[in-house]
Amino acid sequence: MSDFKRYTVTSALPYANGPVHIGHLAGVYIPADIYVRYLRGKGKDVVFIGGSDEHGVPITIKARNEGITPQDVVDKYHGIIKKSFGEFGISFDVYSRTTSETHHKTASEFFKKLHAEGKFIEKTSEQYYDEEAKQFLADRYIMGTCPHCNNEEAYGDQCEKCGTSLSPLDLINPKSTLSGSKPVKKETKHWYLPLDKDEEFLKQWILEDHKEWKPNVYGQCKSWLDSGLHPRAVSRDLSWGVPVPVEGADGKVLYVWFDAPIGYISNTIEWAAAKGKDWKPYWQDKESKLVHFIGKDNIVFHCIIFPSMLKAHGDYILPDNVPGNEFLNLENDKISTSKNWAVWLHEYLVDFPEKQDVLRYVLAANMPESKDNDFTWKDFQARNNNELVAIFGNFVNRSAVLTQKYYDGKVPALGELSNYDKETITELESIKGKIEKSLETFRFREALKEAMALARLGNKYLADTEPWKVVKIDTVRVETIMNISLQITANLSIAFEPFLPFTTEKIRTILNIDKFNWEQLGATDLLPAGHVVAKPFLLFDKIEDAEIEAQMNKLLESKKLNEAKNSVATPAKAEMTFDDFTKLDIRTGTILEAEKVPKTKKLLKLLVDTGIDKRTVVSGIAESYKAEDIIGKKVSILLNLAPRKIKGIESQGMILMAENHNGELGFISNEKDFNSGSVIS
RNA sequence: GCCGAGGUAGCUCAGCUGGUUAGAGCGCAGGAUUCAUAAUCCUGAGGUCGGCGGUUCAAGCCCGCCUCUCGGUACCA
Repeated sequence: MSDFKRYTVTSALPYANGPVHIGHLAGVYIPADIYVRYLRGKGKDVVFIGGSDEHGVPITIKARNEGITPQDVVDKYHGIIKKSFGEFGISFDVYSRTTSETHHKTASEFFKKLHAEGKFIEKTSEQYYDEEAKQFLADRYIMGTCPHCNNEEAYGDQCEKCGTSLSPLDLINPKSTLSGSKPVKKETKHWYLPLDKDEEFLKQWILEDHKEWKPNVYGQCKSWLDSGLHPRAVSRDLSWGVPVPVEGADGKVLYVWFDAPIGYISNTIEWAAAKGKDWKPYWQDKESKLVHFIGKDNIVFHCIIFPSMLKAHGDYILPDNVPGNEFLNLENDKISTSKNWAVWLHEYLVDFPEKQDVLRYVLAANMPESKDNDFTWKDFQARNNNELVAIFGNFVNRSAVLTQKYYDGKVPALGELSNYDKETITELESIKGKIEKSLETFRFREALKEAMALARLGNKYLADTEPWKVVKIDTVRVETIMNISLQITANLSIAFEPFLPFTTEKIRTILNIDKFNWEQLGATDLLPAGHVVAKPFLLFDKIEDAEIEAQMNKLLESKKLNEAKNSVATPAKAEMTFDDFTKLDIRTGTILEAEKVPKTKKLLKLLVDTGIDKRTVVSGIAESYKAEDIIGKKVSILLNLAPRKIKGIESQGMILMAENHNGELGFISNEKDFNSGSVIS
C-alpha cells in the first residue's frame, strides 16, 4: 500500500434534496475521513473529494411541490449539508457541487469524447410528451391508474399503493402532472453506454484481480456480472441537468448516474485550480490509488458503471478499492428521511453542542462494515460514559492532574526504567503497527479499538505503578512513572487524530504542544523534560439519562406522527353509476384447496367452490396466510373477471381482500355463514 | 423463487489459507484501590459457533439440505 505516489479518495456525493443524518456519516464520511486523516498524518499526497449531487428528477419535483426553482432547492440543501460536514470535521479538500460551471464543462467534455469516438449506441424509443408544457415527461411526472390495483394515483415508475414497478406506458389514463393534459407518445433519441461489451473485462478486473474487496461489495458485483449486463441510457428528456452536448439534443440532459461520478473529477479540477496544482496525476497516473467510499446502494455504480465509463474514456485509472458499507438502522428501524426516522446532524449539534467526537466515536465503533448495524441512544450513552469518559478522558485527566500536583505542570525527567516500564513501552510501540494494519484494510472498528487499547494501557500503568503511593517513599521513581504517563498521553493525541480530531486538539492544548505526525506514534520522547503543560480540563462529560430519554421521546413523536399519517384512509375514488356496480358478480365462496405457487413469495393457488362451479384462483396472499390454514375458509369472490394467466396458471376470478396500512391482508367473509354462491351486492 | 450478504457469550462484534482448553469490548458477579468525572485495576461466571447430515486424523471455518434476518430481482387481477 505504501508504494503509491498519491491518493485520490472520494466519498459518495449526497443527494441535495435533504439534510444528512447519522447513516450517511457512519456509512461513508466517517470512514473516508478517518482514512484520509491517517494518510495525511503519514505525510502522503492525498486529495479528499466530496460534493453535492444536485441534478435529477426528485429535485425538480421537490421544487415544484414547494413552488421554488430546482436551483433554490439545491442551494438550500447544499448549504446545510456542507455546513454539517464542516461541523463534524469531515476534512474534505474540496466540497463542491454538480451544478458548478467546472462540472458542467467536465461532464460535457467527457460525454463529447465518448460520443466522438463512437462509444455510445443511439436508440430511438417512444416516450410520453406533454404538448402543453412542450417537453418529454420523466416517469415521475406521469400519473395514471395502476393496471394492477386500479389506484388512480400511480406514478410512471411505480405504484406506491401496491408497490409494483411500472413503466409509464403501462398506466391507464396517463396524465401529465405538469399541465394536467393527456400526454402523447412521441419518438425520442437517447444514447446508451454498452455495458455488455465490458462484461468480460469487468469480470477479469473485479472477480479475478480484486478478490481483496469486501465480501459484500465483491458479492454484489458478482451477482450483477453473472446475471449479464445491458446497455444503459446515459441521457434523459429533462431540463434540469447537464445538457447533452451534441447537435439536435435540445431538451436532453445527462442522466444523473452518468453525470454524478464525473463530479469527483470536476471537483478535483476545481481544487487543483485553487491550489495551483495539476489535477491530472490524481486521476490518470497509474501510481495514484483511487478509493471510493460509498454505501451499499451505490455499489453497482462505482464498481461497474463508472469504471466502464472511465475505461471507455481511456485516460483514467480505475479504483483500487471500493469500500462499501452496509446500512445503519436507528433503534431497530430503517432510517427514513420521509418518515423523519433519523438523527439529523444539524439537530444533533443543537442537542449535544461540542460533542462531535462523541458521535464520531460511537459511529466509528458501530460502523456497518460487514452487515447492517443498529444505532441506539442507550448504546450512545454507554459508549460515552463507559469508554470515552471512564477510559480515555479519565486517563488523560489522571496524568495531567498528577503532573500539576507533583511538578506544577513541568514534565519530569525519565530516569532508570524498570522491567515493567520496558514492557509498557514495548506495548506502546506495538500499537502503531496494529492500527495501521487495520486502517489499510478498511477495518475501522478494529482500528479504533486498537487506539483505545492505548488509553487502557495508560490506566493499567498507573494502577500498577501507583505513583500516589510511591511518591511518599521514592520521588525519583515517580518522575519516571509520570514521564511515561505523559508520553502515553501525548501518543493518544497522535493515535486518535484520524478518529477524534476535536479531542486530540484538546489534548494538545492540555499538553501545550503542536501537532505531531503519525510516524511519531510510539515514541517516548514526545515531551521533553522541563516542558510545561497547561492546566487540565475534562475531555468528555457524562451524558445523563434525562438527555437520552429526551432523544427517545423525540423519536417516539416521529413514530406517532407517522402512524397518524398512515392510518388516514386513502381518498375516495371517482364516482360511478349503479349500473357499473351491477356488472360485478361477487359471491360467497369456500376455499377447498390451497397450495403455494412454486418459485413465488406471495402467490397461493386456490380451488374455490363458488356454488356454481369450482374454479382455480391465484391470489397474492401468501405473506398473510399459510395455505394449510385457509382450507374451508369462507371468502368473497369476484366471478366475472376476465381470466388471466399468472405464473402459467389460469386464474379465474379474484378473492376480495381488505388491506391495512402495513400491507396486511384479511378476507372479506359473510358473518352469517351463507352457502357458497350467495350473491353479494 | 432466483442472486448477494449475514446468523459466534445477555449486547455489539473478531476469528486471516480447517489444527492444541473458541476471542475482544460493553454488561454482570466477586476482589483490590483512591491520583482521577464512584472513574480505574485484577479475577470470574457465561457459548452443543442458526439446525441436520457429510468430507477429514482434525471443521465456527470445506460440501449438501433446511431455517431466520437484511439487500437486489421476479411475482399480488
